[in-house]
Amino acid sequence: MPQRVHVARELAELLKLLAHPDRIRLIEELRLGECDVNTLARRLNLPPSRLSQHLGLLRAARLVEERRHGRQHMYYLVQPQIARWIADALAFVEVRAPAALAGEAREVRELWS
Amino acid sequence: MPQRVHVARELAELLKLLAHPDRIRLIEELRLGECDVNTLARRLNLPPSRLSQHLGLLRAARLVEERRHGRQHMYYLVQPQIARWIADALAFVEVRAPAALAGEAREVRELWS
DNA sequence: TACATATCTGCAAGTCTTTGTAGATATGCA
DNA sequence: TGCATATCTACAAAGACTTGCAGATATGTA
Repeated sequence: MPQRVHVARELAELLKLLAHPDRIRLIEELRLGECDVNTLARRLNLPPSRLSQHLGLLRAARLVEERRHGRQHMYYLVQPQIARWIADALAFVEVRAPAALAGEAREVRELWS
Repeated sequence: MPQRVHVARELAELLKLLAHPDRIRLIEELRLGECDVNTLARRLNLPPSRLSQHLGLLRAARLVEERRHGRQHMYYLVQPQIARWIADALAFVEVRAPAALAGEAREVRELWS
């Protein structure tokens, strides 16, 4: 029972880290391989400093790691399967969502699979 | 691309809702079937009013539903598979965690599977 | 009806998160 | 070295989340 409390706390921390729209898109963007910060910022349409802050959080939690390539920092998922696991949650979103969103979710699920 | 933003927002909301240690234990407690608020409070060792607040959030998001039985409110998971999906995230916790926690995680994974 | 039990809601205080801005650091090249 | 590019960090304001507490509601029973 106490270990359930402890493990639930760890799980909650992981989920909290993932529970941000930018970070979800970021992880799905990295699902196919590494990418540098500026390119990510352009693709996700976010200011680079903001992206850097998100990356800092994910890095601190060891969800992503960094590799230097010249002056670029290439980021990649330590556990690429996490992208799939997140996309799997679309099943639960689709159920609750109005039909319009459910359609979008299906499209995105294909993009993210 | 815009639907990705929209869907990522929905996903983030779902994850945020799940990203609380009490709510995670609550959902895992419900994985085998319905239960009333007081019993849940006793099992999770939480004040009933706090549990009720958590249940209110999950109810608003339609993750749980309620059935009246006398003066008790029986709660159950609308999509019981979500409990399994959360437990699957233990794989990602185990990797990052020190060995001690990894052991706990494995035990809990058995309890929650 | 009056009471006890079971659960819910509203509110306020404390805490944590997000985000823009400004400036710091690090790298490669002229 | 000096400059441009790429990224990071610090900080403060705004906002969101958590939690205890007090009181509200609803149900069954005497």
